[in-house]
Amino acid sequence: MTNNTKFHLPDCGLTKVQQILGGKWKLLLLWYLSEGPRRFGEIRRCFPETTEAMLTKQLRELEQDKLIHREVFKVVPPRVEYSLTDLGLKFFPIIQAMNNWGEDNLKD
Amino acid sequence: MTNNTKFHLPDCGLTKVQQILGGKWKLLLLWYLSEGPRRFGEIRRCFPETTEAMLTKQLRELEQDKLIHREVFKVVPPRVEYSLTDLGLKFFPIIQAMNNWGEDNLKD
DNA sequence: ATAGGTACTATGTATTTTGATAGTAATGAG
DNA sequence: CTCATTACTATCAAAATACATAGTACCTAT
Repeated sequence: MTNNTKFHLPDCGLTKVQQILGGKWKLLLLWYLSEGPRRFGEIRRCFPETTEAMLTKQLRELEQDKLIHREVFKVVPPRVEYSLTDLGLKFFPIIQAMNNWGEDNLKD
Repeated sequence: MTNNTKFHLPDCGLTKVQQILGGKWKLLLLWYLSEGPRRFGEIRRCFPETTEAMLTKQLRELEQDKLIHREVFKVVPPRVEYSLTDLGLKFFPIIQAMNNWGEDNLKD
């Protein structure tokens, strides 16, 4: 039997990915932002199924984890833009692959 | 602006993938089973951080979603083997990619 | 007759995650 | 002075998820 302990270790890559991207809206947000920078209001209008509070929370967590960048323009009314970082961009192919797998195989 | 409504649709591939693989142990279980068929007891011993009840639940859900196969041998004491289906195998590269991305980029 | 191994199953509880609702700050327009 | 706009922030309730614990069924070996 091969060494199985490498699986399920609490600090393995897969577990970390789950922790960072586990939120209900995070993959969707990353996917959306892959189209380019977006203002908070645009994001909100694109995700009417959830609340501002939830979006703010998830966006801030993604920012903390360095997957997205948050830029504040000092104007009134305020303007805040979110965009993918290089790290976020690197994850994008995986999101695409997940979506494709889902589209191809979960028709029911 | 491009058409954004394709994102976040409740039946898009990405959302379905999240629903099916969202459980805390599912990705880890799939990854573990990619090494080959495993008996319930082996799985349990490999995941001591959680309970039998939780593992049973997640394995059954994966079975329902056709990602794994459950084979019961009519012997005493009972022997039940779990293994990846073709569909599960097709998802495996994505799991690998996630783990690699995590290992490479989440060193902290 | 009893104990042991394997794979569950049932039930209640705790924890985490998400949602609903209302309120804040800054400033310029009228 | 009041209103509108934008991007939050705070609080509490609801729902989903996970955990702890105990019990079951089956046959076999002693």
